[in-house]
Amino acid sequence: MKRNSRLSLALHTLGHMAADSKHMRTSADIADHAGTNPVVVRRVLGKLREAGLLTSEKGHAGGWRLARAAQDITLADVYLALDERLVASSPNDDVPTCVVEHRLQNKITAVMEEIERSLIERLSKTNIAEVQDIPEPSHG
Amino acid sequence: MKRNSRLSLALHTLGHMAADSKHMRTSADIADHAGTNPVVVRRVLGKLREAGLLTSEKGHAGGWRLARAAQDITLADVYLALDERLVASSPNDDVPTCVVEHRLQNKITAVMEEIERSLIERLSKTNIAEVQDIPEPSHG
DNA sequence: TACTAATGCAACCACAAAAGTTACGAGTGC
DNA sequence: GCACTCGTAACTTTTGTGGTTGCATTAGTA
Repeated sequence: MKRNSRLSLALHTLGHMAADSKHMRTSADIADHAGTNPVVVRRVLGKLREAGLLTSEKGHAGGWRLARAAQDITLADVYLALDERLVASSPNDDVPTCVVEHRLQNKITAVMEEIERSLIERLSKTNIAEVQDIPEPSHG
Repeated sequence: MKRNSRLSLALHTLGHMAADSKHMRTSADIADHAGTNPVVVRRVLGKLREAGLLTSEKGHAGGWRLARAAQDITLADVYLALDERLVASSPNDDVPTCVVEHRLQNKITAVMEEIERSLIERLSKTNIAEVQDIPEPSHG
């Protein structure tokens, strides 16, 4: 599997849910569709639940559902929910030896944070309903 | 160390070089500054050389130098040189079982590619000279 | 109550990616 | 020839992550 399979799994699941938002899905069903394991699905979807994007219910008729309208869930919400930050600022965590290094590190951190802000801003312009653009309601 | 230590190492090194672009640096010096290993430095900087951002010279007075002006090296150049793609489109490489899945996968791929394009565009707006804004030429 | 089906979670294993390390060949200047 | 540097291959160690198993908990249903 690829590096950001979690993001991919999240988007696929949310895309499916957006297509039929009333339907309650179990982690086993989702795992089947994604070709993975129910526990892995619960791990990833658990993050989305913590972020308020999904709700889950235990018990006999339990499963997963969107916590709000698909139009109100943006890619930025998903990205932040998974808290996989694009930017890791410092190569070594110890304090830099020289002043130049110290200032350079601050500058690089500032620049990368700016980059990440603009990435998030771009992500916030696309929502889950746009990811899913299927006209037919029928599933296969 | 963090996940994207390569990007971080590249930016720190380029930042230093931009501050004093005539100075030839050895991988040992750079490794000392970065708190890592000369071979690791050569690995990462080798990618930047392949992309035409740096030049290296063997032998007694050898080392590394910027291949062109710091103003002409953007963060996009560095990002692309390291070819660590932000986006991995499909969670499983096999063909989707249902039509909905197939269309969803295509859509997600398209959206993520658009996101990456806009990220690269943003990165191309910042160059190495901007990363390094130290007025003093003295080193510590 | 008993049974079944679902999440929640912890503990592990397996695999892959990456850093770190060692070693050596090849070029370059003294 | 010697010292110094990059280039690269091979290996080890570390780390991240998916996968797996097991079990407690919750909820519906007979």
